[in-house]
Amino acid sequence: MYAEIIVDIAAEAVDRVFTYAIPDGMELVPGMRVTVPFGRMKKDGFVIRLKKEADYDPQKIKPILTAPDTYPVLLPQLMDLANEIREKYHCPLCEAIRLMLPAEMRGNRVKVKTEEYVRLAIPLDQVDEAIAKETRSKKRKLILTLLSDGEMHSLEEMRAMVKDVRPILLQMKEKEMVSFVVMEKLRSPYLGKVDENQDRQLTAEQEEVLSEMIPWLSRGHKPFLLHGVTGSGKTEVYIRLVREAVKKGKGAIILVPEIVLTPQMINWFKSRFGENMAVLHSRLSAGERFDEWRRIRFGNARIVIGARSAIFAPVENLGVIIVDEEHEQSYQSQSFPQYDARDIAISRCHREGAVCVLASATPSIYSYAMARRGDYTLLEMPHRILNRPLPSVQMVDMRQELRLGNKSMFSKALKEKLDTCIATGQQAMLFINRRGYASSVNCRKCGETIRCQRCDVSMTYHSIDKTLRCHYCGEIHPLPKACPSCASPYIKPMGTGTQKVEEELKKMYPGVGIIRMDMDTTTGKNAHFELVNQFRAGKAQILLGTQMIAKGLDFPQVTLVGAVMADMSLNFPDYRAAERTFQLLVQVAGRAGRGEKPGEVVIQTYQPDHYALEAAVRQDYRAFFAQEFERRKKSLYPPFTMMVRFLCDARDMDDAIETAEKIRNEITLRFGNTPLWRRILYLRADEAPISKIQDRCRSQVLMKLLNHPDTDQLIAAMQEMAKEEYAAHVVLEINPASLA
DNA sequence: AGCACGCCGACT
DNA sequence: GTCGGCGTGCTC
Repeated sequence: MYAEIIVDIAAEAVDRVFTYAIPDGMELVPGMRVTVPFGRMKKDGFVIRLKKEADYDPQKIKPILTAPDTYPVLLPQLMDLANEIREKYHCPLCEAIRLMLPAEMRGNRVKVKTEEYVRLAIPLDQVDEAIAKETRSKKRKLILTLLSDGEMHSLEEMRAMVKDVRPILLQMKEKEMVSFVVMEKLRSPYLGKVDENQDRQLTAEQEEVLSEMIPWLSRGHKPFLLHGVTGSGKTEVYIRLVREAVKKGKGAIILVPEIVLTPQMINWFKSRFGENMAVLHSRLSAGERFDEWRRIRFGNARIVIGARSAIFAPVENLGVIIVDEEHEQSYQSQSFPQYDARDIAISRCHREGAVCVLASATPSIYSYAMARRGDYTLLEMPHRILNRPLPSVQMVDMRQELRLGNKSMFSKALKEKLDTCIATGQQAMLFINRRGYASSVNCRKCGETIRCQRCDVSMTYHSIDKTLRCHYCGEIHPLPKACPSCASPYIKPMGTGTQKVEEELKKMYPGVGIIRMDMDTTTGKNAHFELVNQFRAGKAQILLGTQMIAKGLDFPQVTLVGAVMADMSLNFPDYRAAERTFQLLVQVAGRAGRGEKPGEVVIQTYQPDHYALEAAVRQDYRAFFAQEFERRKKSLYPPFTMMVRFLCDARDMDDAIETAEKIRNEITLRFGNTPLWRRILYLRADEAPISKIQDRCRSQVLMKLLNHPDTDQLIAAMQEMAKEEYAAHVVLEINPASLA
């Protein structure tokens, strides 16, 4: 017998199966891991197929060395999915397979923790007799009594009851009274206590969307897009849907953006599904992740909640995949292969006959467009639970404030509402989408902005230690006394960041508890959770922070939310700037009024007429979608086209530019006279918007490609081009998350 | 990925 | 005349 093996080397040259002989007595099935001799190396590989005849010179065929596991690590469905990923993202198959296995599983570094168990070796009906006969040793008597239930007991457990139990047990083993069993011990995170969570009474809307989805759990359906406003009770819908799946003997995957994967969220699910649930996210230790993976693989946990890569969890007989906050950027992988977990979710559900639910209060333009076109089924929950109103939102024109002589960062309206909120003992959240103290430091004489030496960005002032920091390369140096270009002493921090707002608040409300949450205050492993818990426990009245406070958090005591600089993300050089701003503001506003008291929101802006802000104030998703959709159509942006770019970086800008131009010329040359040329709607080589990061000069070839079946040929050809040797380092990005 | 084979410049 | 540069190609 022979086996076709994919060798675990991520290179195109070996991205095909190799035939190996299966040694006598080795039991193999497709999906199993093996070690094989490869050249003069010893490598891991994966069994793709078994076959009777070899189509390769039998003289040269080598035998498989070992099969380290007793089970296939890859489910057949996931092997198919890996093949699809290889095609779609043009990566070697083993690279796709790697996505599906915990890192610990590769390179034989599998460190399985074991635990010893003991059980009776004598027949159960003779145990009473044996206990009665055991008069010489109290300890032996106790041990027999403990084991008389016929179950296995861990040595750990025995040790707690009987001192120095191990030697005694060894004696008993000699006499064949007990036997030892060594079992894998699974390290499980979050074994601490879980709060009791009661099921809530469902609203009519929740009942309605559930009744649309539940019938399809055992046969699959096109994807559902669940558009539910903030506070409409999406989480409760997830829980009920998953429970229905479990009732039908099915498994479930719930994808959540990393930042939302708080203990609170895990608690909600753990308290409903207990040991049947596994959690996968980046903060787990290697061992924990491996153990969670195995609990899933062996069917001990049929429900998985996790971040992006949990989409590859080895859940068998899948009933449903839920993608929470589906508009989040974090579902797109930034490393190769650059897969999108939403696409994988849809494909996996289609393949395995499961229901796919994409859910958000602010769906991505892409998904909503798909739903309108009928490719997804749109389900809506336009009201909050318990008939709670959406928060009332007020927009403040900060230009007007300035005209009225208010130079502070807080408008009169926001200040007054904050005063009331503090005075009445309630909680407020303030959102500023920039960390640090000031976004730049400018010279008032020559007008220069202090820039990072290694990056093409202005440096941010941090008041904590009076330093200038570059948020791209991490460079830190002290605030200079004079302007570096004209030596004038009149340099001034400009713009507003979280630290400045914090300072201002401390002056305004001395003695009031304020928590600042941004990248600088959440460096420790649990800092994020601790700050959240402190605020929930009422240890502070104001929580201020960057986007990380905008999402998924549920603080019933918050009645006021302020967006201090709502248009900050609006002027980014990215076609999604409006979409991101709208999403962020609606999500932030949604943090208000989640408890019994209604919420108020103040949005401060210098661009009150912008459609993204107008729609955010009304929390009118459809109005925003309609305008944004038209704009994208007119300007040929996704979802009407694909944005594709070669990103080139080199020490010298000349090399970077030369490379970009060479690539652009090559594209013109190769496709100029072919039918594919019509798929390229825009083609331009120039400097990247951020022309230097960490001393690497950046250029780009930016393209808009028409969505068309044969565009894939273009992309495949470009993938090849990106692998060529150039004066600069080159990567090809398809619809990149950032166009910086 | 690793490693051998192979064809052209400066040295014992 | 040999030693060694790393370009090309193979690994079941």
